[in-house]
Amino acid sequence: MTNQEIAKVLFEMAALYEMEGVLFKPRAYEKAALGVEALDMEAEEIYKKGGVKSLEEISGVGKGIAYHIEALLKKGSFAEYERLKKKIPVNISELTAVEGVGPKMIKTLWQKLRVRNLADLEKAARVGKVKKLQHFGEKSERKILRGIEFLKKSGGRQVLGFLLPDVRNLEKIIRSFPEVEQAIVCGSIRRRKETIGDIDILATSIKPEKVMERFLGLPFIAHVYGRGVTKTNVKLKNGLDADIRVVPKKSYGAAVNYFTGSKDHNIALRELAIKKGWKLNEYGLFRGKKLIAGRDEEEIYKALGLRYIEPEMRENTGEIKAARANKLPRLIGYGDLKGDLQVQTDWTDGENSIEEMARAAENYGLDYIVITDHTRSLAMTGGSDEKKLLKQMSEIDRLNRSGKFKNFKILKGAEVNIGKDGLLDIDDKTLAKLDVVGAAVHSHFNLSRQEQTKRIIRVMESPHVDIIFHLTGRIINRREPIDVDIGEIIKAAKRTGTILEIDAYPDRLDIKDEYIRKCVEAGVKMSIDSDAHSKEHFKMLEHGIAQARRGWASSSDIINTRPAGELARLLK
DNA sequence: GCCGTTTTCGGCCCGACTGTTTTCAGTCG
Repeated sequence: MTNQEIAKVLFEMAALYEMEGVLFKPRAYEKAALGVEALDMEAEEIYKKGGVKSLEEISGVGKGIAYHIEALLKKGSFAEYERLKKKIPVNISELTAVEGVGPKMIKTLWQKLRVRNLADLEKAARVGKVKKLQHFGEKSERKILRGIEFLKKSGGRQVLGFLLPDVRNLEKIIRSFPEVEQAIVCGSIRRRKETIGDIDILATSIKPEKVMERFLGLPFIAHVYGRGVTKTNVKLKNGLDADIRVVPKKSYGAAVNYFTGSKDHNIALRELAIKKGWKLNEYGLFRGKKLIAGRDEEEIYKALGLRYIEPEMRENTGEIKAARANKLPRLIGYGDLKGDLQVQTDWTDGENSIEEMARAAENYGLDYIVITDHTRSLAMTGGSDEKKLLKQMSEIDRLNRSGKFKNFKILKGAEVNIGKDGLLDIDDKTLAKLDVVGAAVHSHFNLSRQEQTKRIIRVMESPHVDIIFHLTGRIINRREPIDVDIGEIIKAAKRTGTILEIDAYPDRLDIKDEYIRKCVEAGVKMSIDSDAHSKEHFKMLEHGIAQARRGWASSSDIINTRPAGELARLLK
């Protein structure tokens, strides 16, 4: 059982206890689920090495849940889970995915209408059964239908950042097959799209049938759609489809190129080949029957008269023209960040102390972080008021002076909440004392475009606000972005010298690639921040860098590629 | 069910918002 699967059961337990009206356990299970999700290592591995005791080291996991995880690993279930599941046998994760639908609603829907899954819910809402239930009404029913519509639009695609550890593991396993020479995951995963619909795996081997045999023998395959000597198509137990394709070594580059896509990019490349009287397919670039290029991608691009194009840019949105004119940007590299400008701690809704976060960031390879806990109007997080912020500032001073950090600096900041009208909930005098002020929207998501734009521009005009954090507030597959006039926002950012953040958390990735490209063109600077709420989260920065690369950003566009000492010059 | 430089027992963030309600439950963060 993978960490994802364990976390899913624990989340379900939380919901089931919530339905039962049990106090406190729901939070405990949720915390444990988050702890498992954030692990660097598979829980199975931890258990194999150190037994139940070692599972208790996982954040949020104590004796009780450790034993449940053991049972999950050994038998795939545990008694209490079975007992609760029997009472309310519904697809919880599917139903809670609908915005506005929670455990209590699910229970009522099951008891009164026998709703088991999304399809049942949609049917009941469509025929007006939901609005007749007590405590439900016209508006709730419409909201449910809207939520379902939105879910469908996301098309069952899953957030890449959350799946990447599993995908890399699969890639590693295939590389370890003795008959496999090279193996790589291509498709939208290699292009680092926000969400993915399937996994495309490419391998080279002189014994493709042996590779297929081993692949089909893997334990996480749920269903085989079709199998052949060089191509096999399966459904994995995590719900994703996976394709594996085996080609000879001399075609590796061409095949990688073909399977990486995007489709539009490939078509444009093939058209270039045709113009030269050649042919491009997954086996290579051909003049007549003669293979001109194919072993690696670089030689194919070169033969076509192009500079090498990074996978993140292959969407046929101008990259081929730029490659021909030698005008491709030099993209920010995956190791280019020196700092992280949005980090939460246990002063509000983070899991770890300032010192723990700093140490984790240092170990990750950063030179500095900015502590940006929430402010008071986000009461649910225990948001800071002026007094608490001042106290936190002196704690940061103390840590910096303590000698515990040699070449690492902790900076003072806040994630200040933006009110409905664009006012902030911390006074200017206090904001002026912070090194970095970020501001973010956490409420009033449904204002008109005009109101939202005005509200945010007002914030950018503050001489204290350096960065707008996760501008649109969207959560992939769960919440729509707020409606803003991005052109106006970028103009205002340029005029006021405000930084726009690229939030790296996998289901935020906010702002999106399209906006990043507009910022690059307008000369508006950005930052890439983890939005870390635990010391495990700095690794999420990778996803923000991928996002920036898809937006054609260079190191010079991203302020936290600069050392801490230069920040002051780049901020207001 | 977890956790502990205020506790090994007794706490366990809490406010805004929405939609249903005549005073509140559910959801979200």
